[in-house]
Formats: sequence, C-alpha cells, structure tokens
Amino acid sequence: MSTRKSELTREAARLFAERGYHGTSIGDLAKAMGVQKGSLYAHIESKQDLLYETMREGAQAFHAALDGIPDDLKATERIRLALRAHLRVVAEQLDVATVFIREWRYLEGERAAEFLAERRRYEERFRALFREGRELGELRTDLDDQAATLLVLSAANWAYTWLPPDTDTDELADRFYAILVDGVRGYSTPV
Amino acid sequence: MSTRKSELTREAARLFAERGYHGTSIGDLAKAMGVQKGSLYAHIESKQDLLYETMREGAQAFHAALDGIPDDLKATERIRLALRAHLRVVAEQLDVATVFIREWRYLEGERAAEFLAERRRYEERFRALFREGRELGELRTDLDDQAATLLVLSAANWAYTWLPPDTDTDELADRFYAILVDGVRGYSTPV
DNA sequence: CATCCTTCCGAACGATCGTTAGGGTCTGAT
DNA sequence: ATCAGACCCTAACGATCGTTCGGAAGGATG
Repeated sequence: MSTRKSELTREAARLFAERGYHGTSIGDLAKAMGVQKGSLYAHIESKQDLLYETMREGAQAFHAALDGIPDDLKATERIRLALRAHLRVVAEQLDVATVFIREWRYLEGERAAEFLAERRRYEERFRALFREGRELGELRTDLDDQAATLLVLSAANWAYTWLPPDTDTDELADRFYAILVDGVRGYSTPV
Repeated sequence: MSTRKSELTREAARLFAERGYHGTSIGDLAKAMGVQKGSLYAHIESKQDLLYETMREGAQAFHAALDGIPDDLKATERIRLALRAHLRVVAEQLDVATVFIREWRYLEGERAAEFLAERRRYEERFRALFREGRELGELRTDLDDQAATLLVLSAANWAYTWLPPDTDTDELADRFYAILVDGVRGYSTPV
C-alpha cells in the first residue's frame, strides 16, 4: 500500500473529526496535503471513499480491541477489560474514533447499512458480557442488562468528546468499572 | 413573536438534527417551509442565526429542567430527578437536544465560547450534586465524583442517538439510577 | 534504452452555496 | 382610504463545491 494514500486517509480522519465531513472540502484536504485538489483523485474515487475507509478502520480497531480479551476470564473481569479496550482505542486513535462515532451517518447508500450492522454486532458483544455475568451469578440476578449495557456504551462512546489525548485510559476505565460494579451508595445510607 | 419565525427555527432544528448543520442548505430549509430560499431572509440575518437560536433554546430547556428540582431533597434523590429531567428534555425536544449536543461546534466566533460556558455551568450543577452527596455521607466517602459525573452525563448526553421518541424516560432514568447507586455486582460475588 | 506506475499540475466543468436587492401582495389598524 | 408591517417572489451575485481531463515529471523495472 502506498504511503501517500495512507497519509491522505489519516489527514482526512483528522479534518473530518475537527470540522465534520460536510464542513471539510476537498480543497481543505488538498491544502493539508500540500497539493492541488485535483491531484487527490489519483488516490480516491470520491470524497465518500475517505469517509468509508475511516469508518472501516474504526470498526476494525474496535473489534480487534475486543478480540484481545481472553474468554476464560470471569465475566466481570471481561467487562472491565472491554471498557479498557474501548477507551484505549478512543484515546489512541481519537480522529478515527471520532469519525466512526460521530460522522458515520453521512455514509451514503448501503454503506450506512453496513455501518449499522457493524455497530449492532459490536454492541451485542458488550450485551453478551452482562448477560453471561448475570446468568453465571457474578452479577445481580435482577440486573437490567439492557440498561447496564446502554450505560457502559454511552460512557464509552461519549468519551471522544472530552478525552484528552494523553489520558491514562486504563485507570479511567477502572474508575468507571468500580462505580458500575459497586455503585455510589454510602455504606450508611438509609434505604 | 411571529408564528412563521418560530416555525422556521423548529424546522431548522429538525433538519440540522437529521442532516447536520453543514449538510442542510438554505434551499433545503426553504423547501421545508414551502417557500423560495431568498424569502427566509425576512426572518433571519444568516444561517448561523438559526443554529445559534437552537442552541439557546436547548440551553434554556436543560437548565430549566434542573431548576424544577426542589433543593430540600436528599442529594441522592436530586441526582435521580436530575437524570429524569435531562432525559425528559432529550425525549421531548429531541431535535433541539440533538443540535445542542452534536451541532453546537459549528457555532462561529464568540458564540462557540458562549456555548462552552453554558455547558460547563450545566455540568457543574451535576458535579455539585455528587460532591454534596459524598460530603453529606449519602454517597461513599471514597467516591470519585468526577468519574461519577462523567458517567452519568455521558449516558444522558449519548441518549439522543438511540432514544425512541415515545420512551418513558422517567422509568429509564430510574433504571440508570438504580445501577449507578447500587452497582451491578451479585450478592454472592467473591471479591 | 523503452516502459510502466505513481504522483502531481493547471484548467476547466456544471452545480450548488449563502446572501442581496427590488418589487409585489395581503392583512389589519388607523 | 391610507399606511405599516409581515410575508413572499424572481433574479441575480460571487464564491465555492466535488469532479474530470490531458499532460508531464520522476523513479523503478524490464
């Protein structure tokens, strides 16, 4: 794969994250590459392609992060590692993650459907962790695992809006995990 | 206030939420109003104005929702009601909330700074609830209230992406609250 | 040497963008 | 009957949009 092409997709992710897909023109991209705008079409067929490729890159990164979690661990431990994995991707590939989370809806045609399927599959992997945890007795039997999944994925997905680039995401994930597992209630709080 | 002007801002919020600010043209807005695009300038001075007014509307709605919470309640109860209030605004004014949360960054000049100040003030009101709760002993003394605030506001802010328009948000807020307060851990889970 | 591939230029295309201008129609109050 | 104001039209403006095209420089490969 040519170096120049990957430079372009990286720059595209950066600008799409900063100004939005529709807020970034081919001319902006060309200026960032130090090139005339017509020249970009030696590497791509359309502006949409750049969005699509960034989306693919994001999907690959998030799924790969989950793949790295050993499945012989306790469900609670896998939840903790999944949260770590997600936040690490957001922090280490902030531009790609931002486009993946915020700009995907400007995909056209069946590519939008492809994204939605990808995301649903990703969310399902999280939900499965909570379901298993409940069924195995690690989590409370009356747990609303739908709501728990929503809560965790919300925190994970919203992170791109405020995560400073050099955050220790493992520690942050563990702090979220601690609150999620044991709650915020005081030991002496009357019920 | 003329009816037509408020129709326009409502339609603008709808289209900005659906296609994004840069993805919505003045021509699109005119078509939605059943009018030629030049005619819109009898009501506004620029496209930016529409974004700005939607942002103001959102800020007002979110703050007003928090204002409705009595301050003589326990901190934990106020947290529960704050979560309810936020989700209710998101569900009842989904378009405005979406623009407020997602499209604000296309505000130009000092209007962007104005938004950020508004949002920081809003987040601070949430954080204060957790701080109070901890100091009053309702919440655990070792609580990381920064992380707790982040977790709750993430769930609240991300909701616009998946909330169906006719959800019972009070019940949903209570489910989030239950998880947040008592955690997901099983009663017999080994530490 | 000739050939290919990558990369870029310069110029242009039709379309669409946000905005402006001047004039017109209707309604309701004076 | 007159006037004001709200509302809209048509037409056009300069700018910018994404994309296409023919050509050319440079290096690597045969």
